Amino acid sequence: MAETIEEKCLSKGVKLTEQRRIIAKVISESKEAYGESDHPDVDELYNRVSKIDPKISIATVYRTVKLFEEAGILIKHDFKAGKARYEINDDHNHLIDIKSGEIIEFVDEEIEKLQKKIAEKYGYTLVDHKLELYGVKKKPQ
Amino acid sequence: MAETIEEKCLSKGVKLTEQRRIIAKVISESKEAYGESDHPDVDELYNRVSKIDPKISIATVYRTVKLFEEAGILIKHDFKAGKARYEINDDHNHLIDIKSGEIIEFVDEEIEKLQKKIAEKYGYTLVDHKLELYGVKKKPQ
DNA sequence: TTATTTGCAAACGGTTTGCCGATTA
DNA sequence: TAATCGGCAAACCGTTTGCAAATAA
Repeated sequence: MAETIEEKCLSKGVKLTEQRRIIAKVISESKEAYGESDHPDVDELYNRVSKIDPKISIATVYRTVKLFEEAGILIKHDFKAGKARYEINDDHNHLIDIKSGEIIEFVDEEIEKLQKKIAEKYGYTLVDHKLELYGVKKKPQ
Repeated sequence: MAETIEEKCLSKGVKLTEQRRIIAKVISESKEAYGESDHPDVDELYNRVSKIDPKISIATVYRTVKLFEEAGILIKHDFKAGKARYEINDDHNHLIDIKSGEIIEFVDEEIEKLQKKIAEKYGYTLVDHKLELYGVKKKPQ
């Protein structure tokens, strides 16, 4: 990872508090600690944060996560509406197993280029994109 | 349009009622009646439905729209979380103007193929996909 | 010090649901 | 007729917010 969330906060002028540091830490560590396809929702984030400091309220988690999003540090996903998930903004796509819910991250140069081309075609400059593929695992043959 | 929503209901075994017919009609007509980028949310659907039959409740709109979605007739979008939007399931993508909120629909063979290929690469069969491009209009030069 | 942040609990808003009378196939 | 559906109002649940105390710069 290029820069920690804390460093990004500094460069974006986001004030750091003890709570925000803890929340940032939990988000940064979420993948390593919980496996490859770990995309915790706010409630789960709150659970993990609570183990470090049980006095942090869920309102603070919501506020912090929204703050980080507005600073461009995190991106918000609504894979299935009703529960938002946040992760570090590093611009990959998702392949979601509709049976198990497993989430695979991928990047693809070619698709990236194609998207830019399509936006151009309609007279737009691409500023963001969201690509989610939904699939079922093929039987090994 | 190949098949009306009513026809799709018949072929999928979805029972038709007066209310469902009205809701289907409103959805089918949403584009022609309200301009190219008309993606009404449930509340707006309810408003339009009410003009035809004011006794239909919003609960029925929610139930119907979910029913149609489960039958594969409609797809649900959460362009911005908090308010779902439904439209006829005809497998296009969206280019969203982040300034004006305008929504442009497009299909692209190449990107379609590429998506399938990526799913395959990870051992999956693609069953669905969601692609949203966010852009700003380029100045005419 | 002074603006900002946090915790709490209450409010909010979109969506779902239990009940029961009405309607469909 | 038997099964399903619709209207109403209450419940639900993720998220936001007002307030007063606590904290960062």
